[in-house]
Amino acid sequence: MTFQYEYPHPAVTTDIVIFTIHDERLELLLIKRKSEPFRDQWALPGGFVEINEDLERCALRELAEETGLTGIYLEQLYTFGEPGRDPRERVISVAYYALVPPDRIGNISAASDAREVGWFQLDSLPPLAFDHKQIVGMAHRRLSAKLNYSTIALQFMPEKFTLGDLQKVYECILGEKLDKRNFRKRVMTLDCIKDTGEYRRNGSYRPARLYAVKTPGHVEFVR
Amino acid sequence: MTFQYEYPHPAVTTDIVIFTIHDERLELLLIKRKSEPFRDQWALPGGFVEINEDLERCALRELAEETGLTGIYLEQLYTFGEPGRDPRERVISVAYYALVPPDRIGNISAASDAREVGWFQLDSLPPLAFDHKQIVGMAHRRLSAKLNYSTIALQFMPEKFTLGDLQKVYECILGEKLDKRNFRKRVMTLDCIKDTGEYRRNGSYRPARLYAVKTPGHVEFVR
DNA sequence: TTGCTTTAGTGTACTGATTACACTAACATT
DNA sequence: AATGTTAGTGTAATCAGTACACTAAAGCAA
Repeated sequence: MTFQYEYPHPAVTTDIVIFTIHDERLELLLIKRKSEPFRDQWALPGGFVEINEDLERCALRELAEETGLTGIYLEQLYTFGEPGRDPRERVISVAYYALVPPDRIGNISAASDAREVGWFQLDSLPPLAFDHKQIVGMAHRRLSAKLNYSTIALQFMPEKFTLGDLQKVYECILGEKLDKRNFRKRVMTLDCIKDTGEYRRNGSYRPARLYAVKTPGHVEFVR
Repeated sequence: MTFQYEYPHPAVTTDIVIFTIHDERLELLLIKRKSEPFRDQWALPGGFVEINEDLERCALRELAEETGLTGIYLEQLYTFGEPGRDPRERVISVAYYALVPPDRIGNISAASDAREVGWFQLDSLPPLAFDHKQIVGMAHRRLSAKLNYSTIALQFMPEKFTLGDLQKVYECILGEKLDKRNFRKRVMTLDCIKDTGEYRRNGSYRPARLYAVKTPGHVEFVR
């Protein structure tokens, strides 16, 4: 079966940049491509938009199919459409990004279009297919910028976490150490996490209070 | 001649939201559609992406063809792709926006695809074709947000302008009065406009210094 | 049981930025 | 010369952000 048009039509795909934090490093979810072009190379999860499928729904479907991740809150990043960015045909890609807490990264598994799935430290990525390096770069800049005027970092947090955990998340995205007292003061005035009353014992030292996000999945703007 | 594909392909368009300031009001450039669907309704300028044409180039071309505006610095806004947003076929639209100084709004003229071109006050728009009302809403929110952390408002300014002019631009986008002294202090510390040494006489009152943008077309981020 | 180690948790003084606020200057017109 | 209108200027008060150092709590070892 073929589909005919009076004028040439580009193909449209979505690509998804999934960040997480692991071992105090910012990491990225990649898949190894099963088919040409760029067969056996690492790439962002993503794929072709179906003809009656919403863009974000497409991104969620591809993410689930290729990596097993579901129920992620995606944000649109940018649309990449330079002719020639895909050697097959004209492909316009709507890129999305999301942050997932580290307690969800165990669930991933290669499926369908992907030969393999893996997390990579952002500062030591393998060569990427298509213009995906550029997409990742833009996603990282957007993420860093958003840290300063939103509560986006809370999306990285598991159900319960300590203030120390949260501070490390900020530090490894921004790439610099923060002052503990100032950090805590600022977080508390945002009023978006709550004390669970529980503590976490880590080895043989003073236990830390456990906090939880007040409205999970919600990005709020500050200032 | 027809074009065949193994899978159905959506059509891709660009839509362009052009803002200007006129009579201390934020205005928007619209065209009256010459053809179906939404024939004779007002809509954003825009049109189909050619198969070997970059997205931004497409937006610039459509803008020039439909309104005569050229040499505008566009910024990508968002990509709208909900199935059903165009009654003809699946159409995904990459929206751009830009700000033009009021001394350029005389140059516009209906052409090719457009029956008529006009500027409309943002708070009294006619009914718009497609989902263009939604696109305009997002563009306005983006513009307001950017005022606070960039020098984007300078793009509205003509070659020479007074500090009073600039303040009125801020006031009509933000929808509130600003303190004159604080406004001037802040603008001057941004160091992005220069004194031309000239003055503008307006009627019979004290003449105002004329300033010019230091690096026209450049959006800088502040803070 | 005491002391050691390590992480958790807390307050204050200083600095810079933002806000509120009112008068004088310059010009044209009468 | 007086009037009307817009242009242009400074300071004090408040708020936000930064720098900075000690005490608390737990497990473990002696």
